[in-house]
Order: sequence, then structure tokens, then C-alpha cells
Amino acid sequence: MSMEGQDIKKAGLKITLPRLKVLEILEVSEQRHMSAEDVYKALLLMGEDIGLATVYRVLTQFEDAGLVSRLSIDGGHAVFELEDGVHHDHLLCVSCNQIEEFVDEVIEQRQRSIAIEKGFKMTEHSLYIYGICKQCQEKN
Amino acid sequence: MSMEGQDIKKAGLKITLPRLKVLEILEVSEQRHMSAEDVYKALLLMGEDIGLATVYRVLTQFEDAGLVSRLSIDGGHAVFELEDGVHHDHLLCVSCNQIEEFVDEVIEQRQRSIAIEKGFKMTEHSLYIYGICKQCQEKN
DNA sequence: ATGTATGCAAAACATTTGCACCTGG
DNA sequence: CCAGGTGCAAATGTTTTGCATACAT
Repeated sequence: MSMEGQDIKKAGLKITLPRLKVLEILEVSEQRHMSAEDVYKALLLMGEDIGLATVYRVLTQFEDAGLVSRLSIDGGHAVFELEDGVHHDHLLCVSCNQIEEFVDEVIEQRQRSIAIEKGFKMTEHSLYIYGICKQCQEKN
Repeated sequence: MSMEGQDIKKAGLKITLPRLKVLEILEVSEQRHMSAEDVYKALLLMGEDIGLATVYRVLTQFEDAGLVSRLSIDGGHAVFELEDGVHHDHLLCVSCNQIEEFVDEVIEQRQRSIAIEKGFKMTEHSLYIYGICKQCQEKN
């Protein structure tokens, strides 16, 4: 029995099989960024019979608990990643949908300044850089 | 007959009443950022009987033509703004949904550098700062 | 005339919710 | 035991699409 039950309990949630399995998928999956559908399919492959609605509910609860964070890709669907406590932004390949992460303190600082200039109390921000990754450029 | 017909024609589109009216709404409306639904309702108020599907189609065509740009707010629905040729990013008030614009050359430059560092050929980027605007802060 | 554009209703899509049943502590 | 969790199906909200009709050039 792994340790992640603790995280779930700390979030005020009961340790149930669906919640353990969703967390496990996020941890063991080769892809760091997964949609609810991705998680659902991975669970099916594992032989777990967990409904898609439950996957959505669990991911939302995990988000509220700070265990995962939700990225909203270009208006369309959401993807989730395990929260590691380190804020970062994302680069997305529009060709292969690969996602890379980056941290840039200059941008963070400018954002804070802009919010202050405009009289906003910043609650969060989202920055996505879209482009074609190295591998996809080489492919053409 | 206003001049905007030219823009529509340049985009390779026929000058039709729905297209002229949608463009007019975007130009005369007090709100610079409008959802398809907002445009649709404004048309109804004007007494124009234009279908919502047509509004979506026209806005998408205008986007392709570079006449408007589409913002994807926080995963949910899209809003459109007239394209003025000057790139800018957005600050959104999470309380009153007001949208402000800003331009920051430092952030633009850092984004370009990051794309290069990561081997990406940047195609576009989106940056949204969420927060509580001055007026909403004062209200509480 | 004829290729486009439009309106309507239906479909699509991601996500959420109501409700009866199940289950963890 | 029983509050909370789950599965399923139906509802949601936004956007898209099929198709028959109407219109711009």
C-alpha cells in the first residue's frame, strides 16, 4: 500500500479505490499532462471500472486540495498535472501536442508589476506559448 | 454605406447583411470584448433577425481574415475583439468580468527567448492575468 | 445563374449533475 | 451504521454542422 493515501486524507477526502487509482495513474503515467479522458482510458486499460464522471469529480477535488493543477489548453479541453509546488508555465507544440514546462522569474515579476499598475489584486495568471517543437520541425 | 464592406471583401467574403451587422456591433458596442452570444443579443436588440449559428460562422471567418481576434477565457467560452494590429495581452477581473489590456515588451521578449531556448518555433502565445480590479476591491 | 451564405434544428463535445445504490471508517 | 462516494444516464453550455432555402454578384 503506497503512501499517497495520506495526501487524500489530508484533503479531507475518504480514501477510496477510485481516488487511489486516479492518483496512481497520474504518478506512474509516462505523460505528465493528462485530460480526464486520458485518465479514464488509462484506468480502463488497468482493468479498473471507474466512471468518467467520477474521474472528473476526483480530479476537481484533487485540484481543490492542491494535489493537481488544471491547465486550460486554448479554450478547448482541460489537462491535469500533479502539483509539485513549483509554479511554472507551459510551451505547447501545436503539431504533436507535446507540452513542456518553464519557469521565468522575469516574466513573473513583470506580471506582478502590471497587475499593480492596473490596480488589480492578482489571483492567478496563465501563460501558454504555442509553437512547433524541435522534433516536429525536423520532421518536415 | 460605411467603409467596412471593404474589409469584408478583402477577406474574400461576400458583403452580406449579417456580416455587415456583426462588424457594426463590434465597432459601435461599448464593450470591446464580446462573446458570440453577446453579439447575437445585441443584434436582436437592433431588430436584426440573424441566427446564432451565423454569428459563430461570421466571427470565425472574421478571425481567419484577421479582422477580429478570439480570446479563450479560462477554458470556458470565447470572446472576440476587433483586431487593431497591436498585439496585447489581457487582465481579467474575476469578480466583474471586466477585461483590460496591456502591452509589455519585456514579457514579449522573454517569451521569444524561452521559445528559442526550448527549440520551439513560436507561432503564438496567450497570457491572462486574473485578479480583482480596483473598483471591485473598493466595493468590499 | 450559380456558388455562397443563411436559418433552423440537430449533433457534437467536454463537463456537470440528479439520483438510487454502494462503501469506507 | 450512515455520511459521503460512485455509476449511470440525463442535463448542460458552448460551438459546430447538415441541409434546404435565400441571396449576392
